[in-house]
Amino acid sequence: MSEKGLSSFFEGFLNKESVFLDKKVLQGSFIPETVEHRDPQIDKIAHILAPCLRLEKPSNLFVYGKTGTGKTLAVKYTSEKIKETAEKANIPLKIFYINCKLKRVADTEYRLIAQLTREFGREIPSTGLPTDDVYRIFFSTIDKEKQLILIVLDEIDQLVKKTGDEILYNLTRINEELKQSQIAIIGLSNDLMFIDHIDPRVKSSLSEEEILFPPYNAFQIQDILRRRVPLAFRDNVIEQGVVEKCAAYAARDHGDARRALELLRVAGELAERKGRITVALRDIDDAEDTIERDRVVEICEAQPKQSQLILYSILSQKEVDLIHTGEVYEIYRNLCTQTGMRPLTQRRVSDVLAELDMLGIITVKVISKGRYGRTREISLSVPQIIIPKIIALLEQELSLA
DNA sequence: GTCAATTCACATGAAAGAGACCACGGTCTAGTG
DNA sequence: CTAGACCGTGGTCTCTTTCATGTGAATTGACGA
Repeated sequence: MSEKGLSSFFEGFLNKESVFLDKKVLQGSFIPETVEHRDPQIDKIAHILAPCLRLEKPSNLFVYGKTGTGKTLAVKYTSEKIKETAEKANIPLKIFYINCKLKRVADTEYRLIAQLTREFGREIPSTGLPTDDVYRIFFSTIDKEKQLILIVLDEIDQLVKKTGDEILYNLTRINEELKQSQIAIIGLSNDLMFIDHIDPRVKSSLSEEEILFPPYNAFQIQDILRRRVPLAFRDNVIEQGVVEKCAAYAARDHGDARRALELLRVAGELAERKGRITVALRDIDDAEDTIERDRVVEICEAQPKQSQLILYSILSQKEVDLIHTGEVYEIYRNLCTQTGMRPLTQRRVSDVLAELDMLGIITVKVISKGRYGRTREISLSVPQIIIPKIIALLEQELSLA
């Protein structure tokens, strides 16, 4: 595009009416005025948290439900309201929301406590201090004045999976060390089985109260979308049936409202990019492809070189759709000698394969072939159409021929 | 034919090392009065 | 005398290796019918 062409493109872009009114409404972090179809849960959360307002420690709360079932939203919504009330009445109530999955922020015990302490305005170095010291600083910081602290730990299952459940034990016992302040914990988990796998002592104190968020059904998702469409899009932008289709797609896999909103947003972006002023049914299908492709590409790019090479080893065997650990390792070793990389041990490759499975790039099944041993049966779990793209990407990243 | 033992090819767990990053406290050094 | 440079020690964290143990069904081989 020539310089003139480019500037006229930008001008055209500026003058063209966007299909969006406010894209933020469709993003996960948006907290709407009202929360749909979650009244019983919000009610229960409110009842459990209400003692905060009298500076009494509320019960610890454990909230679980699949992704996109509104856990985070409901907890944030309720805690916002309670915070407003507390501020009006001048009650020293502090609420912190921490996502334990965030890499390099709160995914270890040290970082979690450090992050909490930072929320109170004390700078904590990202490394270098013993964990005990960080705890000590944390205690002295919060125990300076009388206050009630509510800590919301989102994706707490990820944290425990990574670092073990000691941290929860420590957290639930914090109150014994504190003289003035009190802490209550709200744990959110996507994993329904999570609570059954932790230490019983921790379990009893963490989940004094439990709330389950069931998946939304297609009609509920439709409602949620309809509520947000007028805020997010201009009038008459959304064609007939688009909302229904979005809802149906999202309900198909475990009623994920976040996914429905993302679909709608990406569909809007695609329509806009094609220069249309309405969002049509087929934009939803395109959006689904785009989201999946972007997700996979993003993950592949973010992988360390070794994982990329292992993934490439799997992809390069395109004629067979099932491949086993030993074969992958063979191919991988050969590729290593070709490229001059030092090969990882089979033990490590085994773990990398499990990680790639977790990321949803490949599907892995541990099977026993009787006399012929036990192995992982590996197949791809990304759509065929995007495989060439990934291969090209990996070849470029790894500078393979 | 039946049934327990064997065997394979890894899976899975635990521990520990390497290397990067960082804080802290003590010591040294150069500049200042 | 003091501020700043420098160094050693000890901490976290990620990625990885090493060593050890676990596992599930096809196969094998002994046994009895």
